[in-house]
Amino acid sequence: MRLTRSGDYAVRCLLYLALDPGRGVVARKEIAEVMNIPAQYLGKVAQTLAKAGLIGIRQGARGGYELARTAGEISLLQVVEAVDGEIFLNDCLHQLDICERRPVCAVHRVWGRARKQLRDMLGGISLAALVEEESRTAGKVCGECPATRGQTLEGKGE
Amino acid sequence: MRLTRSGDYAVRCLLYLALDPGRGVVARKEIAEVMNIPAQYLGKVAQTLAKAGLIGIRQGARGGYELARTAGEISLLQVVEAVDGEIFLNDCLHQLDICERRPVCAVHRVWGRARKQLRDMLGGISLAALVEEESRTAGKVCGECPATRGQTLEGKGE
DNA sequence: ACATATCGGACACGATTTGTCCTATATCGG
DNA sequence: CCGATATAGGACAAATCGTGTCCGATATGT
Repeated sequence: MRLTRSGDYAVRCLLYLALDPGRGVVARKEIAEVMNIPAQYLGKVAQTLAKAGLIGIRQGARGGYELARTAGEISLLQVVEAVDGEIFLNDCLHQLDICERRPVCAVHRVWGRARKQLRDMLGGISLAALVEEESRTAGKVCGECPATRGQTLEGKGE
Repeated sequence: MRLTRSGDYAVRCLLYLALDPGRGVVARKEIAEVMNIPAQYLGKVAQTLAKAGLIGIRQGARGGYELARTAGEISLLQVVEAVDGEIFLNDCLHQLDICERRPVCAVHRVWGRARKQLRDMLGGISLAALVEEESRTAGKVCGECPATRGQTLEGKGE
C-alpha cells in the first residue's frame, strides 16, 4: 500500500471541506487553487469520493462539493481506501490464487497483523480530529503542504 | 508501501536459506525451483540482498547463496526494505520538496506514526521466529506459497 | 582447460499513475 | 426560456514502475 497522489489530493480536499462545516457547497476551482490540486484531476477524484458516499456533488452553476457526513464521521482510512482501494500490504493477502497456504502461513499472518494494525490506526482518526489537532498546533490545515512555503524543517516519524 | 513481488521473492529466498542453517551455499537454481521464483530474476534480487549484507554470494561452479548472518539477526523489515526500499506510506514523508510543512502538519504526523508502527512490527520479527512459528503450525515454510500445491488447507484462518 | 554458475547491463512489455482535452449535461439567475 | 456556469465522464497521452528475459563477461571448482 502506498498513498498515491490521488489519495493525497482526496485528503487535502476533504480536509479543506472540513474546515468550516456550515459553509455548504464549495467550488471545485476554489479547492483546487487553495489546495494546489489540478482542477480537472480533482474532478476525477471527487467522483470517486462521491461514489463512496463521502462527499456530495452539486452540478451546474454555483456547483461544487460538500461533505456528505460530518467531519467526525469520516476517517482517514475511509478517504484513503475510497480512492486508492482497500489497503493490502501484501498481494498474497489479496489475490487468492497467488498463495494456496494462506491459512497456515506465518508470513501471511504477520502481514495480516500489520495490515490490521495500520487500518485500525487510520480508521481511528477522523477529519475532525485532524482539523482540531492542526488548529491547535499551527492554525493551518495541511493539504496546503505544497501551498504554504517557508517553514522547512527536518521531519522524522513519531 | 506495497510488498512487491520482488520483496516477496526475497522473503521466500531468505526463509528457505534459514531453514537449515548448517547447510552452507545453496544453488540459486534450487531456491528458484522450490520457491517458485524465476531464476534469472532471483539473481537480481539476490544482488540487492547481498549489497544489503543479508546474504553472501559465491560465484562460479558450485556457487550460490547463503545467509550472511544468523536467521535470528535478520528481520522481516530488513529484508523488505533491502529490496523494496525504505518504507514510506506517504510520499510527503519521503520527498522533501513535496511538502514544506511537515513538522507542523497533523496529517504528516499521522502517517509518520503509522509508518513507525509498521516498521516496528516488521523489525521485531526475525527469520528465525518465522521459521520456528511455521514449523510449529504446519511443518513447512511459507514462501513456498505457490509452490506447494495440493496442500490447500482451509479453516484455521487466523 | 573446461564446465558450471553468478554478475550485470540492455531490453521488452504491461500495468499503473497522473494528467489533459473535449463534449454532454445539469443548474442557477434573469 | 436563455445563456452562463460548472461538473460528468470518456478518450487519450505520457511517464514511471514492476516483472521478467537474454546475453556476454566473469569467477570458481575439478
